[in-house]
Amino acid sequence: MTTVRVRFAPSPTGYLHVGGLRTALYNFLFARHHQGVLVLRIEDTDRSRYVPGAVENLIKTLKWTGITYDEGPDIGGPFGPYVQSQRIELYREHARKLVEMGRAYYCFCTPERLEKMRQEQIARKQPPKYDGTCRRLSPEDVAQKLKEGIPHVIRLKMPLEGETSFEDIIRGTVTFQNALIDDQVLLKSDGYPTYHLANVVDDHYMKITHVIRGEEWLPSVPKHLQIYDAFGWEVPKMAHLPLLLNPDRSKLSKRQGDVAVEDYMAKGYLPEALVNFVALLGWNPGTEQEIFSMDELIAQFSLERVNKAGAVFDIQKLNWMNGVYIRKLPEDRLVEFLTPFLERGGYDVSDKARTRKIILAVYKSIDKGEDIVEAARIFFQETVEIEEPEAREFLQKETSHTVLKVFYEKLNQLDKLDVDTFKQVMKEIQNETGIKKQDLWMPVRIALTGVTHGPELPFVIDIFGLEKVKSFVRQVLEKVYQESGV
RNA sequence: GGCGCGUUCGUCUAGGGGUUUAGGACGCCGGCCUCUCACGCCGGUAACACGGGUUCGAAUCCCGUACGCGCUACCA
Repeated sequence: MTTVRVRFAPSPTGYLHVGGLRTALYNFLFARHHQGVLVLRIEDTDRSRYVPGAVENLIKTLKWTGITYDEGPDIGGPFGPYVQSQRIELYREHARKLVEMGRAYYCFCTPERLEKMRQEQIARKQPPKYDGTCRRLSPEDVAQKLKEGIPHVIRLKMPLEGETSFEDIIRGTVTFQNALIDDQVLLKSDGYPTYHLANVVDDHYMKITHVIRGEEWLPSVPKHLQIYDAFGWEVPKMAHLPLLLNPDRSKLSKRQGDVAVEDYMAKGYLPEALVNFVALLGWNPGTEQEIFSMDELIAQFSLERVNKAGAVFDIQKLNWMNGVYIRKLPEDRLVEFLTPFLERGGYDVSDKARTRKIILAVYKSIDKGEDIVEAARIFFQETVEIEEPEAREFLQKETSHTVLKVFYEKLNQLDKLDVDTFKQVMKEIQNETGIKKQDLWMPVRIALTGVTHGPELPFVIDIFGLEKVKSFVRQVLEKVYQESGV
């Protein structure tokens, strides 16, 4: 049995699209599942789209996701180079061979003429398609024009009749009428190949056994098949993945949310969670398991279980899943992961022990890293502003005033305030005043945080420390109850 | 417009002729836990696009319609 060889072949647009992430992931899972090889190939044949640093960024992002490859531009391999712009001569040579074999032809039509032709066809409600002018050129004419140095491209000579069928692993038999397929440009006038030529040539020389890519490529397969046939190359198995969709079911795009993996990284999604979530967009093992490690995905993945229909990228489920992963993090990694978000939120994190306590106090309430800025806000306030209506209302209760008054008196008799002491104090207040439960605890919570919700009070007390607690309670007594000199 | 692909709860999906009162997850709603929120736990809500066939029987097979998406570039 031959080794499975698959490839992830993105064009370097500057960032990794989540749809690309899923394509990369499925290729990766398939390769690892079969002890095969994953190749990273950069498809940069469109010079007008060149983005500096895009490849480096792509590699960095891929690394972050945990998707590793065996051959690629940065690590080399036996079938390199792995950047298409470095393989130009190979494509030119093959384009010329196709012409010699009569499977392709030179075309001297100008972009202007083609555009005009297309507009007219659309106006006449005809399918836009190259009209074959240059296909009918005599060899003498071609030789003449070539000699004159007229700019030209090389076009694929599609059969005018018959049909092309192929087996897609995910969709079964797919059939196209040859006559409806355009004479695709294979080699552009700048000498660079189009995707259709480059991908076939590279897949062949890189010994790719399975082409796993997005559904948008399905209609161009017959063109590729022509090239394989012309050279007598073995055709790899094909699997066309369903698209990732916006909530309105259009193709996933910017404008309706984040599409770059880097965006999710920046917002504090964990790579394990993003990978887990994306893996389930279009695939599932048929069990009721939802949380998968990469190893579990590798063990269970199969192309046969990939769905045919597009999947909406549901940020709510991603949020939930990311929260699950955050809550599973070991303490040290949790602190390591969340501290930068606190820092970015403008908080002082220089006291490591305190930062750790804050993180442990709030981590259960967040879904993603950036959420901690809001969740931890109460720990970085210098004064209490009680703006929440429920909180103001609660402080109006007679019992609230009593609790805070007694609490403050007791605080003044202490020289330290730890969790146990705090609990002891609360117990005493309950015994002395008969106030308990919410009426007992909530005034303290509001006095310290300004709101009616938040982490467990003992955590808050411990992180604040005696002086801050005293100060905040005094502020409330003064401001809310107009007590002076308390 | 043409071609292709698709269509099970709002979303991700299980199911592939009788096992289904169509299962799970997210979300939402309710309850428990609890000083509160969150976590956790328990429960509830909610779907086979439509119309014809085939069959004793169809969410499952076939055909049609509708709708959605993709492609229709010297972009990938």
